[in-house]
Amino acid sequence: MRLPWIVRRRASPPGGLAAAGHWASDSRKGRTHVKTDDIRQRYLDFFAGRGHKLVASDSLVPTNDPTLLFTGAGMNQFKEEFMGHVTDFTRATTCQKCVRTGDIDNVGVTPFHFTFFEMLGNFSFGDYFKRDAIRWAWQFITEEMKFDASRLYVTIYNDDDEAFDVWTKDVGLAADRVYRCGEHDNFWPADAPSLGPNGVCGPCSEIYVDRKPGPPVPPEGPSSDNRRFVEIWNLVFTQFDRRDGGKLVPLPQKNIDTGMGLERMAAVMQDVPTGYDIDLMLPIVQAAAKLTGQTYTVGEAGKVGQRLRRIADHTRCVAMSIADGALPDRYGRGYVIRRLIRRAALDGRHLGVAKPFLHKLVETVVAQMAPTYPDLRERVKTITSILRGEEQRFAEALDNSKGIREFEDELRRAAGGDKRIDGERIFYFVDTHGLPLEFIDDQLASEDVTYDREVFEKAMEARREESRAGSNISDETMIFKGVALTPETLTALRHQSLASEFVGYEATEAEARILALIGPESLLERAEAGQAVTVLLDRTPFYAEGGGQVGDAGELIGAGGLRLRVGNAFKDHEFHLHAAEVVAGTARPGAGVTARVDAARRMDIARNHTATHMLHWALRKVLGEHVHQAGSEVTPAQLRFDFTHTAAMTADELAGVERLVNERIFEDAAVSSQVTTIDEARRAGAMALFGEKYGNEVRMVSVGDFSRELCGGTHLERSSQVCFFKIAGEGSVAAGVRRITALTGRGAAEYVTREEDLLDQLMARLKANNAESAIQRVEALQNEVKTLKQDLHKARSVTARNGAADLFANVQDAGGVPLVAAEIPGGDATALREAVDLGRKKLGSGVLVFGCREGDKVTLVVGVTKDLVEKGLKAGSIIKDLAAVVGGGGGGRPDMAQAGGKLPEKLPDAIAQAAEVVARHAKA
RNA sequence: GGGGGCAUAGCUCAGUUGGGAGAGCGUCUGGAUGGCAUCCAGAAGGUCAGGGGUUCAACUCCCCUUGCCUCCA
Repeated sequence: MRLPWIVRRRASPPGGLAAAGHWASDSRKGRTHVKTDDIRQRYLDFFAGRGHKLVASDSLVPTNDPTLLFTGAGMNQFKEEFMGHVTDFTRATTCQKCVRTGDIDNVGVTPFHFTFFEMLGNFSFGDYFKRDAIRWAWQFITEEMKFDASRLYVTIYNDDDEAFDVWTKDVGLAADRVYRCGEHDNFWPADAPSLGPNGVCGPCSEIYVDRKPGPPVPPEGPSSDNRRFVEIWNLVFTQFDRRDGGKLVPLPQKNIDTGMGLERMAAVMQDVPTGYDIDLMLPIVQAAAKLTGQTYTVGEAGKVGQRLRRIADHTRCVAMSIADGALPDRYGRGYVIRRLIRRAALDGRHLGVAKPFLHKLVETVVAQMAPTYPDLRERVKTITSILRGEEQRFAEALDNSKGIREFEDELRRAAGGDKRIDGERIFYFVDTHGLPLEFIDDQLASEDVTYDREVFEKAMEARREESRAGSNISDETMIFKGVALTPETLTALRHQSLASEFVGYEATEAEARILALIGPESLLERAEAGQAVTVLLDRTPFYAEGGGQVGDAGELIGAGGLRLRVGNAFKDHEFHLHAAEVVAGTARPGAGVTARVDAARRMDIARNHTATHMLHWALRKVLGEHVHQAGSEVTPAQLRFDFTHTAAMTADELAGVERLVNERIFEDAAVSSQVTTIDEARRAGAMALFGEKYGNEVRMVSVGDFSRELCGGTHLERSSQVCFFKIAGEGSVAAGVRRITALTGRGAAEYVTREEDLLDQLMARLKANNAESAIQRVEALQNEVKTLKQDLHKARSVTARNGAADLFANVQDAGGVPLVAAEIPGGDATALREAVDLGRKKLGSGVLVFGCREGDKVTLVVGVTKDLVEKGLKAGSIIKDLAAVVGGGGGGRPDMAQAGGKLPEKLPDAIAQAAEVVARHAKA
């Protein structure tokens, strides 16, 4: 989905900030000192004063939308409202943290590209429309901000006369300041009428600031010169539903979605050349300059300025993202974070800093951002240590990895030769070893070596194509989660304004009524035995999958023998649904049922969930306060807990955690839940998942007086009900994240029994009475095996040498070549080789053929002295013929070959034939 | 989610059409030597990540698992 406030994709001019001269020296006078923080506050106040609900910024990590890597627009958190689902407000205003990496190459180069930025927005869901949206935007800029109206221009969509009228009549803007633009620039999503996609869309109107007033405005309008004009506000009027063929059908509910870029507005208000020179950003850029030994002057146009701005932007983005729970990783959003860190680190290298330094910027970033996002302060340590670790790893990759060594070899080769490296080879370094292309280019340039860029790009594109194709494969495991609601069924359900009440905290059984039966395509009037169906109830004790806890299973029993088996409960949009199968009878909407959760299963889940909270507490106690939850899965069978920690846990730490949890279980602490406000929960010291989005009311689950977490899951009543806690595994899931899997109750008991059984079997085989003596037995056995091996080896060498020594007296003549051929009883491959070595010395010149039997196998070794090898006699050829006799094959080097066979009784024959075979090969 | 790669001595790593498991550093022993990675000689140290397969023979080839690195979506 294209989002509003699309940053223009126009190529930036070389040198980027050509306008810097305007600000560089003289014209700072008349600059208004409005702080960025004030702009933010006054914006929110302005719209709150006009009936907008003030909503906090959503997390950068989208909680409810797995299709999005990061939150990239203020609208994202209002998808439900946007789709027409009624909530308790129809107007909202936010300052949204956003991350966008689509135009990452422009960051630092152009004045206003950021990977992280803040977007101020006001929204209307079926409430006010164009007139108020436009008037308020204008009022805010000209009256609230007191910005010079003569420097403002606006654009509208071609035939949006309604907007034109508002601008000219209501606002009173001169008609020649309103420019009509095409669907590419002034429609959302861009080009939607002609190219699609189908769905909600609408025209938009943008407000531009003329940063260098004077010359006439180009006839195409302000959007044609993005150096002179800055787009500061985009007003999107979603009023159509696009259908096939580009037909635009008016929507019954029209929405307003606006976005004002905070950094842009601040730059305009503070009259500075770039978004990096505003009061909020400049300290970060300057800190970056200081750490890299550079100086930064406002608007700095050169390469150094670009790098410093990029370092500042990327570091800020990374810090904010980590604070919201995204961690550097090899996949998904973690990969985006990693890439940002590496790009910034590379910039640092170019400025002469090879050591990790980005983490030293964190404090400055936090100092700037914490007044608005106070949670940051608690995370400074975590962010710093994660960032430092990641920088460290990158530095190692560039300084001493296998990839870099291979690359340097290749570079040396090319530098001393044809000055070229294969494009595929370059791709290999990037793809497999992660060497940054920019880094490679630099290295090559310094040695004057080139490569075929087209070949490289082709390989890269092919890989991209593969990835895209691979990632769209549908997930079969979704089936049992129930039928996802189609737009049609969703609309139908909403039309009836159906809702269900969750009563599962208090009970596992409830009398309920079937509100709707949902099939794959539409709502159903009935469902027969054997049919899978998704059920909506008016009230339900079934916990819906969420917060890492799996959904409940159970059954629905109705009159007339009606029985449905519920496999899972889940949420889709605002609906609490049950994935079920009719076992007997016929289900119909309106039918009364007894909804019964599988209580034993629910209990197992509760054990694991309560234990998860206790584990979290214990980990922080043992490892430190930097431990934060990074993911969790609670099923009846086990619990899985991911948390931030940089090193593998030691056996002692694991044992300590396990002991702490069990001690609390034995204490029989009370578990309670309490509905409260988020502020009160915080005051009580509750652990909240960072970035998790909560409404005003939150549920706080306490275990004794030690663990408090915001949690919607189902829990035990007393800690002792966990019965027993056992860690079953510890490992890593990503850099800086560890995962513990653990068991409780019967699972833990079964685990221990199983382990004990294994130990018993081990002890039985070792004839040991207890584990300690088993260990001693193993050690003794290992020593014994080692000694025996050595003795055997010695004995065999002696046998071989003695046996062979006798035989060296018996040198045959094989077509003029001296030959010793014999079986060495009790020998093995190593002994035979040693005999060959000995024979070579004794004979000086000749061929040696030795064989031995080991069980039902035969081993043959043939040695040829150097002088005969030079005459063309090959041990490998000789042994092939001999191996055939004993039913095997073999080969080896010209001077030494080895073969095996499966016919021990034929060994004497092979030895007997040796003379003939050698003679034949000697002739040839 | 789709690819590429790595795993060999305590550490860093080599091992090239499948056929004797190696080097440097470290450790230990013996000897020489006083000036800050001293020299010489010798030794110990390995389930070549784990499991399965192909083969007379697998560190080497194939498959699976685990851990780590990496590119892309």
